Amino acid sequence: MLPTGSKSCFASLKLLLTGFSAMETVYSDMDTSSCDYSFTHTDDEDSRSSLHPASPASSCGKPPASPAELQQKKRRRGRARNEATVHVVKKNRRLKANDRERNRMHNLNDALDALRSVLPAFPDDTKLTKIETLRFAHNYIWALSETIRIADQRQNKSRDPPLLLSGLSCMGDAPSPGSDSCSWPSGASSSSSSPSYCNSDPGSPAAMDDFGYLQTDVVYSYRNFVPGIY
DNA sequence: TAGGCCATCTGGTCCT
DNA sequence: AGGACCAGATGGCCTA
Repeated sequence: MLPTGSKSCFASLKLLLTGFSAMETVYSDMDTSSCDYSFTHTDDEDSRSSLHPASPASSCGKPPASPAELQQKKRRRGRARNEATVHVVKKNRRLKANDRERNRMHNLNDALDALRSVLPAFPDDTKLTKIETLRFAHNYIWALSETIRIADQRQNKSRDPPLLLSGLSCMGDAPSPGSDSCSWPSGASSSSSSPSYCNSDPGSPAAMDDFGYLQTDVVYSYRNFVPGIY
């Protein structure tokens, strides 16, 4: 008995986990085609100087420079031009990298939005922050898998025990905002794994008998999957 | 006004 | 060499 949308939730996660590379490829292709690198640097000064060299012969009646001096001046001009070119190339690379980084973060945000869209929406339309979205998704998936596990257990038993969702034990004692760890039942006896972002692994969540949450709570109490909210 | 969240830039590191 | 990824820095915006 899976809440509707779980399929798309998995799909979204798959997108989150695997879709990046494909998307990035597309975006990176777009990058290079849409980038506006407005570098206006030309070697004007250099070319000007080469067009109008301060020819000693034409000025002030100074003695004409020796070939060695001319060679040295030429080398100096070449070095300056080289440094300018290197600077421009570096700046160009940096801007391209910035653009890629921006796109990368946009892709990440798009994926987070996609993830938000398949998570149960909050009645008050509060947009989850990034960290909340990830934690919510993590707990939500974990609770859904618990639901499946419990449903399987239930099928295996001849008698129908009350349908419980042990995973929702996180509901009552959600950590405070900013807390990196979630409170999980200790001394639990089930075999499922807990959300891995929890710093302290709670071991396994409690068996369904230990907690009194109905399975429908998975659907209707989803807000409690977000540690730190409410 | 302080604190949280976010976008962006940036330099470093790793990988292909 | 170039791209992806990452983490730190910075500044803007919003809210209690």
